[in-house]
Amino acid sequence: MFTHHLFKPNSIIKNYVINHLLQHPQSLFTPKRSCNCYTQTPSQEDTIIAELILKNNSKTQLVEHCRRTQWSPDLVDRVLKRLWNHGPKAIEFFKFIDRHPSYAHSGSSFDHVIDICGRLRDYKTMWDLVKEMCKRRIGPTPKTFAIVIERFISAGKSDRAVKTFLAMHEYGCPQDLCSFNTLLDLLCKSKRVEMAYGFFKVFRRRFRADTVSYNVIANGWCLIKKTSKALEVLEEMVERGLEPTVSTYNILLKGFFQASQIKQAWDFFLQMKKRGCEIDVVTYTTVIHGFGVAGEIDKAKKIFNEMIKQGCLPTVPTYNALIGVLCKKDDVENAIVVFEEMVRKGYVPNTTTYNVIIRGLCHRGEMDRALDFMGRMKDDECEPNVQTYNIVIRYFCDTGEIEKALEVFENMCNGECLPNLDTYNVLISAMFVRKKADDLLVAGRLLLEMVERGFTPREFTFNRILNGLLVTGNQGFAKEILRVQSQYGKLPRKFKL
DNA sequence: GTAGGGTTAG
Repeated sequence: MFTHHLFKPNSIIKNYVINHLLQHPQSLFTPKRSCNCYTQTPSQEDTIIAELILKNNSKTQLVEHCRRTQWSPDLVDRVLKRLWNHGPKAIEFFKFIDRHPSYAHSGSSFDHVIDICGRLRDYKTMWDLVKEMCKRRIGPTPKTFAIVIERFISAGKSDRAVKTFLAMHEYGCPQDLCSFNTLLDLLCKSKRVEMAYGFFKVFRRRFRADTVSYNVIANGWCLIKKTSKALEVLEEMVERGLEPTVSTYNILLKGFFQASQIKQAWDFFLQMKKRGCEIDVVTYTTVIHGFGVAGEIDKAKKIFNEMIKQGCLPTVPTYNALIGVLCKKDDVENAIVVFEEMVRKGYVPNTTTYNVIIRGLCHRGEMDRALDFMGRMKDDECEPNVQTYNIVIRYFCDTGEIEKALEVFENMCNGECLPNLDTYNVLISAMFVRKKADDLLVAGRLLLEMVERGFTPREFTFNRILNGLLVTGNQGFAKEILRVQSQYGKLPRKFKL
């Protein structure tokens, strides 16, 4: 059956937690209204600057404004965040401020821009910035390397990621257990588990692999649904004298659910309880979500009630799990009941909570109510994010209400949220369904806009739009797109406007 | 940003 020595009753920890909860029920779990007073007060200077940067026509105004601005690392970081989905402009802004006579960039701003360069696959600029950090003696830090490595991995260049890790010390940043674990985690999260495990086996002695290292690898195997491999790794961990933690158990538990091994998941959960392992709010949330996804709503609800009875208060993610599965496998109306209940209890729904509800409503075709919830988000100081907009835009497109999708897109651009690659892909595809010449013009404009913002449209998208424009007699515009495409082909990652 | 629990369509 289950690996027996994985289960060592951890009664000391368990008793400590229970006692703590009984003595200070408020301290750990009482949801608090978030206080925005200190994050918001230094005016919305970042918004103003980001707007000036995005409006091409007011260059002199921008320069003038920047000269008068009292720059701080925090302000620069916030502006960079606002320009997240407008990579080229963000880099330009960073370089512009770098010439400021009395302001010097912080390591954190460097990290942001390095991340953006990595996303744009402009590796030359990325490494130049890393070297510049060396020169200025503000880095690079382990965090900088985590960023670089993650960008290589997500671009499918795992080998370069590993090489980067091995070269860290040449930049004055020695590898340690933390950075080792980070690399393993990044490889695992991108499903390169075999590679991570191979690397782990070679270096585990040198870096003195710890519980975290083993958990990371086990989680990797779970992500690709190989729970038996995960169990093997954990056996090995125990043999080496490392104690499993509550995270270890939670990783396996989630792994069983993800691999649709519902029976094993349930048995494992029972064993955890029986053997006195620590059961925390993450454990309960995992079980609620797991059963819900498997369509066992009643069981999910039962566990939710059980955790409360056990004195383990749900957190916002717990509610998100329950609300999410109610939307998907039960009824949005029931999900909304739970939503209202959580609000009544004083929890503050976060963006995910709203997105889950909004998706549920869209799925049922209740677009008006979905938009109501979006309005409610704003009232709740919980601004809709790209995903929120993408959900609504996608559903408007799917139901053929292209005008409304475009209207939402406009609102998004006028607000403080920039579209991402998904937004453009969804909208551009929608421009082909009505077979209208005007729609193709919009598609063309969207294409140019996304290129300008540093996103990479697929060859297919280019060709589709070109064909469309030629068929509808827009030779002129087609030529313009063709010009962009050819420049784009020659200068893949650094297309300049 | 050293591990585990909420959003991705069919």
